[in-house]
Amino acid sequence: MANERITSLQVAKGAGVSQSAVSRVFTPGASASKTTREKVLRAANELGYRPNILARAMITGKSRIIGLVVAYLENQFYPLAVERLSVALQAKGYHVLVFMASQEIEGVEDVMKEILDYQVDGIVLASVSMSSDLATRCNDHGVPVVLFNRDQDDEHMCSVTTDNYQGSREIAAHFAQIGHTRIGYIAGFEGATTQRDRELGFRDA
DNA sequence: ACGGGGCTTTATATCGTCGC
DNA sequence: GCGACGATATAAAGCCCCGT
Repeated sequence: MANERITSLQVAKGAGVSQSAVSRVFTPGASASKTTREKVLRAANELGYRPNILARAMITGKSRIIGLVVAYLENQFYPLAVERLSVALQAKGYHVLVFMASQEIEGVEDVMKEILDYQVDGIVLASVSMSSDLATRCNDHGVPVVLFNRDQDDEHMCSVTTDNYQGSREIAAHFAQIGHTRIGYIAGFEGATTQRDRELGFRDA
């Protein structure tokens, strides 16, 4: 069969060692002699074997996957932010799985339930909100949630956002203070509360 | 049709054994 | 004593089989 999956057991048979020896060779820091290591790597290479991440996650309880939830990608800074996030996480052995969600809370709830099914190790929410009930559930599952470009007061969350209203208010106030009278404001997605807060802060100032 | 028990998948953790 | 190794238990969830 062309698409037959190669398992550690087949590699073990090919290398003439036990299946646990194969596991040790692919586990950094585990004990395996030079000759065993060479035999296993040769057999693995010939058979085209790679360790099954999903099976590993089943045992360790760690998927090494971070779920990234975004509502839109029109924001010109997002591609860069996603790239930086992915590179930084990959350097630590994690990978990013992107989920699209609508701006509505219900849409986010559905996506979040799907994400938890994937046994992710953490969740990053970009420009979307979640209910405190769902935040509590994530917390109970031991899944940390980071909010990006979003305000949230919930005690279970770790937020890296700034106050949209106050931030835009300070910028507008600064322009006014230095003598500008015709100030342009480039708005984001109209339905987003982030956008509403920013515009309100700008107009108030 | 339905429920329950057992099997299957696959990599890893743990423990016991062996040889130097 | 210690490194290297093998055997076994384990995890979640779908599937199959059997009995009711």
